[in-house]
Amino acid sequence: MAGETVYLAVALDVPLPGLFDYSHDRPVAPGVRVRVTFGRRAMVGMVWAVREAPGVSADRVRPIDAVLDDLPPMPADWLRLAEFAAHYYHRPLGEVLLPVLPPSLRKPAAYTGARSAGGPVCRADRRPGGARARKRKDAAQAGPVDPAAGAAGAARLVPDPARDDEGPVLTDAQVRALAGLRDLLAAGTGVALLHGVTGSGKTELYLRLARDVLAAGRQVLLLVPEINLTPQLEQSVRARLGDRLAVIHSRLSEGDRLRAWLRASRGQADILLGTRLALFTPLPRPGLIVVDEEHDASYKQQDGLRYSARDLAVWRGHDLGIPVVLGSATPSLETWRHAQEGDYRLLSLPERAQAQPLPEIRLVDTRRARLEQGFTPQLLDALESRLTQGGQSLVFINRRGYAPVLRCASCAWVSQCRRCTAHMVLHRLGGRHVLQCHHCGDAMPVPRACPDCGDPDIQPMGRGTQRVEEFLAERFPGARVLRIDADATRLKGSAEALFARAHAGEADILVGTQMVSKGHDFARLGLVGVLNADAMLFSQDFRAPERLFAQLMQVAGRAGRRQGGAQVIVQTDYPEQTVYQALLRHDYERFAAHALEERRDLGLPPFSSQALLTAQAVRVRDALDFLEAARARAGALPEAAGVRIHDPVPLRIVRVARVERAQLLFESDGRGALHRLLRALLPGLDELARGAVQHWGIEIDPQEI
DNA sequence: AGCACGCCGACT
DNA sequence: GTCGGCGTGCTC
Repeated sequence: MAGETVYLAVALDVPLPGLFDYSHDRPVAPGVRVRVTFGRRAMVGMVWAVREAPGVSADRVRPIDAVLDDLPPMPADWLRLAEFAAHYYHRPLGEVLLPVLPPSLRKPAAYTGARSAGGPVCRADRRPGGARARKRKDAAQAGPVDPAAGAAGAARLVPDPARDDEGPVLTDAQVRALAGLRDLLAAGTGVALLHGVTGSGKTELYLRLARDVLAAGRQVLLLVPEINLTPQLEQSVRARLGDRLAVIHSRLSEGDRLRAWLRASRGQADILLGTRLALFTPLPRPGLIVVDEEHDASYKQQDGLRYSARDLAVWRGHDLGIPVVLGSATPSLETWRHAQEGDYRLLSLPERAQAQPLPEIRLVDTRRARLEQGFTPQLLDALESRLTQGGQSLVFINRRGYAPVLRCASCAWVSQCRRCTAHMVLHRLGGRHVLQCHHCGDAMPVPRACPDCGDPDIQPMGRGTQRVEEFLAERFPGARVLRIDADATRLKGSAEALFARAHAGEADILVGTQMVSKGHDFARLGLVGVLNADAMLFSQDFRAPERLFAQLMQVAGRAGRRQGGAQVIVQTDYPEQTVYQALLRHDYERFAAHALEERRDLGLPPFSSQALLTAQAVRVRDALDFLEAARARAGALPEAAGVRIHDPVPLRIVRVARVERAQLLFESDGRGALHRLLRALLPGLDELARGAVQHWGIEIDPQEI
C-alpha cells in the first residue's frame, strides 16, 4: 500500500492561520486524526486535505508520527459544519476541529503513554458501562429501561407511533402546534419557532415529535442551555422514549463523555441530549434538532471560539436538510424577527397546559415605600400570608454574596479590588466574612477597621442572597429558608441535593439567583418576589431590557405551575418602563414589537450585524492605541464601504486581574459587507499588535457590548 | 498558545 | 560561578 510520498494538510489547535503540511507514505482521508510533532511538542491534528506538493519548502516538512485510525474519518457534514464555523467566526480551522472533540481524542498522551494500550476508544469500548450507566442501574427508573442499551447493536426500543395517547392529553393549542411541527417534519426541512409561555407544554411537544423521528429511524439532537437542566429532561426522555439516549455536557468525566460521543456518532443512541458543545457531535442518521430556551445566553460560548450553538444549529439543520425547532417563552429578538418575516414558522402556545392561569403580577413602586432590608411591606405581607397558608415562596435576587460592597462610615474607602476596577463583594463563608472579587477570584479577610482612616465602623452596603437569607430567617423565625445560588451549589452534587429539598417541600422560602429561575417546577410555589430588578435596567448594553424581560418572565413562570392563585411581586423604582408594563400583562409580543421598533430606529441587531474587536494590555492606553490604529486601517480599506466603525472604548470594568481592556465595534446593515471587511483587515492586525498589546481578538455577533 | 533561546540580577 | 526573570521569535 505504501507508495509515493504525499503531503497532508493538517489542522492543529494553535492560534495561527492556515494548515500545516506533513509528509506521509500514503494518502489519508480528510477527517482522520494524526499525531504529529509541532515545534517541540506532540500534538493531535486532523487531516484536512491531501496535497502532492508541500506549501512550504520541503526541508521544513516533517513526517506524520502516527495515523490515529481507531475511528473512521469524521463525516463530511461534520467537516462542513466546522469549516463554516471557522469561516464565520474568523478563526483557524484547527481551533474548531479539535477543541470540539472529546478531550481524550485530541490529547497525544492518550495515545503514547504506557497505560494507553490501544488508545482511548479501545479503552472506552472495553468498559462500555461507565460511571453513568452503573449509577443508572441502581436508581429506580420510571419507564422502560433496556439494560443492554449501552452495548453496541442492542435491540432498539421502538415506540409505537400509533399510540398518540401516551403522555398527558394535549390542549387545543398543543394539538395545533404539534400539527405544525409535523408539517415541518413532513416537509423535511425548515425552522420553527415554538413560542410558548412557561408551563405551556413545549417539552411534551418535543417528546412527541422526537418519537415520530425515532420511528422513522432517525436521530434527535436536543440542546438545552445548562447542565442543570439535563437531569430532569433526561428522565422524561428515558421514561417516554426509551434508553437509547446519550447525554453530553462539559461536566462529564472524560470517559463518560467519550462513551456518550461514541454512542451518538455510531448511531447506537437515538437521542442526544446536551449543552452547546453537543452540537458538534457527529450523527449518522440525523432527523431533527431542537434548541430549547433558544434565547438563553448560555448558547453563546464565551471563551475560545465564541460560537452561538443556536445559530450553528440552524445552519446545521439547513445543511443537513432536517428541521430545526427553536423553543422559548421569550424568543430572542433575532429569532422573533425571523418568525415575523416568515423565515421561521411560528407556532404558539399562549396558555398553560394544565389550565392554571398565569400568575398575577404586581409592580410595587419602591420610590415611596419604607423598605425593611430592601423589602417593601407589600412583599413582606405576601410572604407572611403564604407562610400561614403553608405555601412556598421564592425571593429572587440576581446578586450573590452577602453585600456587594463594604464602605467606611467616615471616609471614602470602599472595598475595591486591587487587581480589578470592581468592588470586592462581602461573603459569608462558614461563620466568618471574607471579601471576594467576582472578576478575578481574589479574596481577602475583612479589615477590622478602615484601612484609610482607621474608623472601625465599616458597613456592608446593599444586599445579596446571603444577607437576604439571613434577614428572612430572622424576620420569619418559623420559616425554613433555603438559599440556592452558585456558592451554595459549588460542591459537586450539592445542586441536585438543594433542588431536591426545594421540590420535596422542605423549604418555605427559597432565596435564589437566576439559577432557580430555569426549568424547575416547584409544586407548592405560589409567590415570587423580585428584588433589585432595576439593576439590569441601567446596563449600557442595548440588550439589557430584552434580557431583563426574559429573566422576569422566566422567574415569574416558576409560580403556580400546579395550582392557581399564584402571585408575582416585582419591586421597582420605574414601574412605568415598557419592560415592566409588558410583564404585567405577560405580553411578550408587545415587548418584542416595542423593542424591535427601537432597534430598527437605532440600526441595531437584528437590523444590523456586529463584530467586536477586543484588545488587552497592561495599560488601557495601549489597547486603545491599537484599536485606533486598527480603525484607521479599516477605514482606509475599500471594503469599509457600508460598515460603521465606532470609536474604541475602554470596557466598563476596564481592569480585570491587572489586565486592561478596550473594544471597537463594527456594525453593518448587511452581514456580507461586515465579513468582507474583517476578512481584509484581520490578517494584518498581528503586526499592529506587536508591542504593548498582550492579546487581541474578534467576536462575531457579540451578546454583550 | 506553547516552548524554546537569550541575555542580565541575587543566590550557594 | 549558575539559577531564573520574562522579552522575542518560531512552529509544517
